[in-house]
Amino acid sequence: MTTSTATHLPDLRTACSACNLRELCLPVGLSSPDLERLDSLVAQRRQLARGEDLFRAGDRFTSVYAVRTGFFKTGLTLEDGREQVTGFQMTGELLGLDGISTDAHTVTATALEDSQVCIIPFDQLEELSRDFTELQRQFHKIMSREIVRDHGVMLLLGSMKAEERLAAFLVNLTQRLHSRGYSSSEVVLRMTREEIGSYLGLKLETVSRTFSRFQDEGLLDVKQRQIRILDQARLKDLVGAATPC
Amino acid sequence: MTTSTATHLPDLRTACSACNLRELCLPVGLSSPDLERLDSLVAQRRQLARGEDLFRAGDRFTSVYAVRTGFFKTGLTLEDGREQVTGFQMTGELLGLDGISTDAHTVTATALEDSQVCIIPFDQLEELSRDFTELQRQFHKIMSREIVRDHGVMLLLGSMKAEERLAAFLVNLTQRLHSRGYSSSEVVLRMTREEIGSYLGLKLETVSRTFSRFQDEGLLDVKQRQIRILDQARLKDLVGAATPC
DNA sequence: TTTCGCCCTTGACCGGCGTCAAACAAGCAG
DNA sequence: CTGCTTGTTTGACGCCGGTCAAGGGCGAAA
Repeated sequence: MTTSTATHLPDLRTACSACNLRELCLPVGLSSPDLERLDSLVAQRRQLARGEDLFRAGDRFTSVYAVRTGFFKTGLTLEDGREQVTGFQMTGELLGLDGISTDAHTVTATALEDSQVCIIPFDQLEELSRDFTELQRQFHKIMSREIVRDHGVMLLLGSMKAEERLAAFLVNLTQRLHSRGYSSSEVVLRMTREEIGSYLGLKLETVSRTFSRFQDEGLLDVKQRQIRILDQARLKDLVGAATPC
Repeated sequence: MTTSTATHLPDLRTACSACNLRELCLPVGLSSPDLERLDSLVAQRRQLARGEDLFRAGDRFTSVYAVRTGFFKTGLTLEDGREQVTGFQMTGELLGLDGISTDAHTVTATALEDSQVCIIPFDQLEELSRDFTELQRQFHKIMSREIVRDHGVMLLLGSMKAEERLAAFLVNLTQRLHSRGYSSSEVVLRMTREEIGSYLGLKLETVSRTFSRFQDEGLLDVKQRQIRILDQARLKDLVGAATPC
């Protein structure tokens, strides 16, 4: 969630083998000789300013993207103007997997802060994963993980109520931040109440009210987008009943 | 949606190359020499009685499954007993992709009628797809399609109201049946109102009431699980506004 | 055939969340 | 500093869909 300090030049790149995200990103589990083969794949970066789209629904699909720095949302706009946010992506997470199915992106990916992504040309990824078992396996796991994540969201939208949804959202967010070395009790939200609401199937007023209620109950300290979690245990309890067994 | 008439014996099998589902299933787009290589992969079948589980959440993942005949639901049960249905699968569709990510299934797949599946051992699928570009590409498309489908469900759950959800559900169901050669105006539902509700994020009473309202308005003819669509255009209009643009 | 159990329908009531509206906070341009 | 824009908070009110309850249909089993 830091602001990118990277350059625009594609040749001033850090190789996967030297990237500090390699434990979170596509290279997970690859041994170092293999890692160097990955380096040839990720030959380009792209810098995005806050608010800029990485790709839009309908764009031709050519590459998947790994978030190097920054924060993204994906979502789609309906004919009548409604927006549905399908996910928030942070450092080390992959964007664009939805495009494989029809060679066209089905969602729009927007940077919520100044960000940088690694561009991974998809046919090269497929080629490399053909004679590189570990990479193939890892890529399949990442796609599968996305499917499992989506099921989690379906669960959230289908059978949780407002408080549970927001609690689940916060717990998920802080867990992901924690595994990236950030505090798990302090978050600066990169998205608006409306975007949170769209993701959670709630209106922005409901999100705001629920934040306020959590604050009144001593669960959180909310100052605009500065969230401090005061009672992690009770927050997790709120989600608890809605956990798969 | 026909009842299976197949045998229990695994060696009385139809090869992919001779299967009438090859235009819907994993073999899509494969040329005939390639198709024969697939035959070696799909060496086993499994017959399931109505109500039987193909796999359960927590089971070790070894294979994906192609529905040959019958109809399935996938879903998970929460600690407090609530159930969330994540999808309904029919002929030619793949089951089990969620298991790749952690080598364990995360949902339970249950046959809603007597069914038969082709068992596709996953490491063999990965191996074959390594020196078989078309299969690799096709498999990736199938996984990606599942992600896109899930986004559609998120859209449905996140920003549609009861009538729109049920209409979207019916339109989707009949489209898939139509592409399999069945009537697109006549459906026999294989699932209960409760299962539909769980999938759509509604209570069974709401599903029932909405069916009745559609009937009153002349959209449908509903006799228990026998659904006849009387006004396809108006049904699609109900979903219309909630279509991505 | 009768009975049992499951599923579906329908009604009455109510509560959580959406809607509408107003005021406030924060960031930014001029 | 001033005024604008965008995002957030809070209140009042209403409705959609959840909850509780009763009754009916249909298939399976005896």
